Amino acid sequence: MKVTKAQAQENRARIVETASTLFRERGYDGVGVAELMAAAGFTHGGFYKHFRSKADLMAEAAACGISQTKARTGGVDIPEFINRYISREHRDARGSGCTMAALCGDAARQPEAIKATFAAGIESLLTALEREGVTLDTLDQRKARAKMIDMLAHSVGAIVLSRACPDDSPLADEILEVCRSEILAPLSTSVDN
Amino acid sequence: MKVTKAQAQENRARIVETASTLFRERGYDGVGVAELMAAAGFTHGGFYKHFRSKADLMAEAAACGISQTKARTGGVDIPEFINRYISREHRDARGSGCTMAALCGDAARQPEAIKATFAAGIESLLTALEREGVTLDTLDQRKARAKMIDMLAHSVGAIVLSRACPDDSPLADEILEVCRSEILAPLSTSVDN
DNA sequence: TGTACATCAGTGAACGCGCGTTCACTGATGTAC
DNA sequence: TGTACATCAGTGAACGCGCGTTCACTGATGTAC
Repeated sequence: MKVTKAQAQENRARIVETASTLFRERGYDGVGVAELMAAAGFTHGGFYKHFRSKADLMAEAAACGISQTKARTGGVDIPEFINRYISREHRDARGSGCTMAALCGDAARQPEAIKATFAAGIESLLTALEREGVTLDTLDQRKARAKMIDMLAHSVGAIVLSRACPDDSPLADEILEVCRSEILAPLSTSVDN
Repeated sequence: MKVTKAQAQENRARIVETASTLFRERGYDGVGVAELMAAAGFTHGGFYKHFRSKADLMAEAAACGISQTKARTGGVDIPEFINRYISREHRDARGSGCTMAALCGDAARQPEAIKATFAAGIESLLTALEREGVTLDTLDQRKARAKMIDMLAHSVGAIVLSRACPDDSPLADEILEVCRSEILAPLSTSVDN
């Protein structure tokens, strides 16, 4: 059952996207190659016609996921970004949410190639955020970058810590609410600084 | 080869501590029961004389790890806490570092019992931090709690994001430096607020 | 205090299972003539 | 344009391996008399 070259490319892309979602939901170790291929609509044997190993796919899926987050960030101002990012909706939607928040713990234990993909993804997301950051507060480029790195770490921390709490725990919500308002507070009064 | 009751208790504690370290280093899925028992100086068969399952141990190891972090926080003021927490030393010493930073990504996918342990650990760490937070800034109890939740999420985010970057990556260091100084800056000028 | 017996922490072989990966095979697609 | 052949995406059985867990066994400890 050979398939059109274009079809094969499409199938490959579907595998990467499916993997990106499943990895975010259950972690790199939580999804097997067979399950992943089945979710994409294939049998497991064909996997190695597209990827040299599961680790290779992990790197591609990470790049795919982070670029999704970046795409969704385009043209969104900082307060809006925070409101969307630090929300219960985002916390509860791991599969469609931010790859960094979902997988940075896993990434830390993966080969350097995957960590490099993460670093590149963070850099590219920062570029998008800096653009907004500069206009926000009449900051120069360097300060804007620092603020955006800080804000990203802060936001990731809020989601990650909230997710480690039981689903219905008051603390899980409290973490989100507190962090959201602490980050937003200085922004709305930024004219004073 | 039965063993004294006291000895058995001691052995059990050693298994929990060993597990706590190994899980932080390699994640819950990254360490098997057999390897873990070997690291503690035993064969794997005896594991189930102490724990009902690996998941049970995971919960105990998390509690043990977080209480270690809490113990180390006692009597440390906030700037000192930040300086120690958001450091390359901490980032590179996963096994002896903060359990929340090392495992909250994993915890998010674990059964509620383990998440409950995390939530309880976070609460108890917050209690310790609030005590410092109140004195820091003439804050009332409620504001101190909010500040400490925010600071903890912020700090965890910094470590977690930094660890997702390649070991020698400039970005990994930049994240730590930026977050450290952004968190410390308002503290040193807090008399003005 | 001394003896006989029950307990149970620790051992190491064995269990079924799912994992990542390999492989011979299929058959439609792509290519050479 | 039509025909013959090579390619290779996708299939599904099979591989070795390490996992969490179970189990019969050991022998020092703890207990009952």
